[in-house]
Amino acid sequence: MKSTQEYLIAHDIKPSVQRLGIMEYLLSHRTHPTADEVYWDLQPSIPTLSKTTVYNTMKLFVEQGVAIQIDIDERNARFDGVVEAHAHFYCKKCGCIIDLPLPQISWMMSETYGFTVDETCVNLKGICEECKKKS
Amino acid sequence: MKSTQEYLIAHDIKPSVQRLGIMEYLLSHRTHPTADEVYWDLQPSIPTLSKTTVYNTMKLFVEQGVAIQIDIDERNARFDGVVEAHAHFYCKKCGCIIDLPLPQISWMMSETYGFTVDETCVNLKGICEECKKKS
DNA sequence: CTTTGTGCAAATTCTTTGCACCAAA
DNA sequence: TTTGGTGCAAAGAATTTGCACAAAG
Repeated sequence: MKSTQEYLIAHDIKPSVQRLGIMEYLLSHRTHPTADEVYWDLQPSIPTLSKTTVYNTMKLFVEQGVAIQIDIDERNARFDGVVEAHAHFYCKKCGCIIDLPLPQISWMMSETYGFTVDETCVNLKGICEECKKKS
Repeated sequence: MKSTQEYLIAHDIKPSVQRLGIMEYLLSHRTHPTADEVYWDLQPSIPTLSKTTVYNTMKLFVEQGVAIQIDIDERNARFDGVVEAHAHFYCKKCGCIIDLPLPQISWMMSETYGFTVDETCVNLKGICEECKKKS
C-alpha cells in the first residue's frame, strides 16, 4: 500500500500540502466531486486553499493520469480518482452518481475499430433504486 | 419516410421555421454540433435566428426525446439528432467525434443493477485512425 | 538565488433569464 | 384576442488567465 505521496511522485507530480489534500480527498470520497465541492470541503483544513489551485491541480492530475474528468453533469466538471475504466450511473432524481463495474466490452471497440482509446466513460442516466423505492 | 414536420408534431413539438431548420440541421449534419455551430450555420438562411432560440429549441428537443445532449466535450454542450443509444469516439488530436454502433451490452446493465436507464452515452477518447496515419 | 506552486482578482466563455415584441390559431 | 414562440440585452455561473507573492531546494 503506497502512500499518497509516493503515488503522486510515481506520476511525476511534486507533492504539496494542497496536492496531497486533493488527491486524498479524491481517493477517500468517491463522490465524483466538482471543483467547488473539493474546495469547500478542504478549505477548513487548508485555509489558504483557492479554487484556482483546485482547478490547477485537477488539470495536472488528469494530465498525469491519476484522475479523470467526468462529463456526466452538463453544468460542472466532475473528477474521479479512480482511473480504471468503469461506468457511471447518474440519477436524474437525486443527482447521485453511482459507479458500476464494466463488463469487458467496449474496450474491445478499440480493437474492432482501430482507434487508440485512452479514456473511457460510459454515462447512463435514469432513476436509481433508492429513488424508485420512494415513488 | 416522414417529413421533419410530421416528426416534430409526432413528438408534440409545434413546428416553426426555426425548429424545423434546427431539426433538419441535426438530422443532416451528424457532427454533434454545439449550439454555437448550429447558430452560425443556420443564421444565413434564417437571418433573425438568435442563440437563445437555439438553446430553447435544443432544450425542448431533448425534453421531447428527439435529440440528446452529449457531454463528451467539457467546454460546450453538444447535440445529436440520433437518439438511439450509440457510442461516441472523441479524437483528442483533431477533435472529431465519430459515432460507433454499440454492442447490445450496457443496456443489460439496467437489468443487472435494477436501475431505470433512459439515457446512455458511452464516451471514448483517444486518437482516431486518420490522426494515427498522419503521425 | 532560482524555480515552481499558490492564490487573488479580473477576464472569458457558455448558458440562462427577463422581458417585450411577433405570429399563428 | 390569446397563447406560445422568438430574440435582444443583461445576468449568471463555471472555468481560465495574468500576475505577484510565497515556498522549497
